[in-house]
Amino acid sequence: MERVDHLVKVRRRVKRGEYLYRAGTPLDSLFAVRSGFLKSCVVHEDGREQVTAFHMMGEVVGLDAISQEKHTCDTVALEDSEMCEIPFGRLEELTRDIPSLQRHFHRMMSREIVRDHGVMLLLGSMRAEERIATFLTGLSQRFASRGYSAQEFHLRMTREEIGSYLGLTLETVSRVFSRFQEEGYIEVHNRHIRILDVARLRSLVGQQPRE
Amino acid sequence: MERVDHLVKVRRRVKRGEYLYRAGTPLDSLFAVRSGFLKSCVVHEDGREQVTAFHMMGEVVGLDAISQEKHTCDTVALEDSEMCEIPFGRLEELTRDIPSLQRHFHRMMSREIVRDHGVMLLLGSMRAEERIATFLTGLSQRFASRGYSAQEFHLRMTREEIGSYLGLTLETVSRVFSRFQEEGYIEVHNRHIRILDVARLRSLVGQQPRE
DNA sequence: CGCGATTTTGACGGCACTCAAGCGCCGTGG
DNA sequence: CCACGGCGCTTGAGTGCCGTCAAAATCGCG
Repeated sequence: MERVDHLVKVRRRVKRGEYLYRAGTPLDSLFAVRSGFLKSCVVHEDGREQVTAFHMMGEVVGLDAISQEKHTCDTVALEDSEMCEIPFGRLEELTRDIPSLQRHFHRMMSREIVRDHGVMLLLGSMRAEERIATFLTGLSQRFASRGYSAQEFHLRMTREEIGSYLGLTLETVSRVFSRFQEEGYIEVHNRHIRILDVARLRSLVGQQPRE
Repeated sequence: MERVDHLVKVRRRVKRGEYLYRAGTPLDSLFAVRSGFLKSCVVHEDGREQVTAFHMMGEVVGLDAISQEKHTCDTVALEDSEMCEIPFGRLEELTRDIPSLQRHFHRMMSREIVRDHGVMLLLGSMRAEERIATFLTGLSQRFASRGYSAQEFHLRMTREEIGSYLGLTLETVSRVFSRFQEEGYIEVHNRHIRILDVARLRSLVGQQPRE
């Protein structure tokens, strides 16, 4: 454990709007989010961007870079954030000596795959309202499991970034937010969200399958 | 290497239509495709299915199961297939002793993540024609890199399965195939595909961004 | 306080979904 | 060998969800 502590002792601060790393740069380290909020997005050659994930405290970013030893997406801070740098070479060595760390690392990569499959399901088969209901309840849970309120939170990302993540336009995101508010599911004040009726929000998911 | 050979010596045959494993069953082994063709799909609680991947020779399936030590998707043979069974516990042990194997294993998981991000980009930002052009050129490359023809191949999956993978209905898949045929990009006879103009097929991707 | 960025809202249109009918291929059994 | 049935595929007509374009409103930052 002492060795693990030593491994992650280097901190790195990233201000809002700054890149933690860019696609194409070589992989030196993974990063664990210590505080703050970030997004990752893949960029297609024609310039299209797709947000693949939002990251918060406790999550590790950069796993996609292992395959080619270079990053395949941009990761940007959406608010001032603090990261633990984890030199990847050293991590691989350590996992050889510490089976529990190895386990943990493998599970982390696998969890990322499972998460991505969930997003694929969302993008491939849900309507706009379902996507957004899923997004909001998911965020709510993630905040809750970190000790923050599940009912009330602040969105760190723009409507456009939400739209990109969910495969929708920013206008559609905005409209669905308004509709949810009219229905009394949530209260929206700019980026401040209050969830009034989680149960009905959850029940939206799976209501109107698209195919 | 001898120990690795020993690790994967058990073979398992799966006939067309049979499950290699089902979501919820405990993870015992990963499987490498030795021959044949399979699909994996996640199932939402409301019954919706989403094909997350098609697998062919040389690819390893089951990586999603590591996170919870149980499978999170169904994997089904689309034609009679032969698998190498890789007991996961033994694999983890071996990777501790053989750094090159460890490397290889980590890259494999990471590659899966990168692949999934590509699918998310496809599902989140491409129109139907682009998705299908991407799908066809991707399949073509995968066949080519295995020594088969890049121009001519047999689809092992139904239009519905293609549609599920691409977030489209089977009718849309069928219509786009017909349109591509009219345009002279491809020739379609049921599941037999011949690619006539890869260049123009590729150039379709990125033409009409959706957002 | 003023400007740009972000968000909301409206009007409109099109792409892809839905529903439906018909066809073709293939395996099965007489 | 052929008739039959079922599944998969194609094609058409119509519709609706969501994208596009546009403008106004609001926020937040300097």
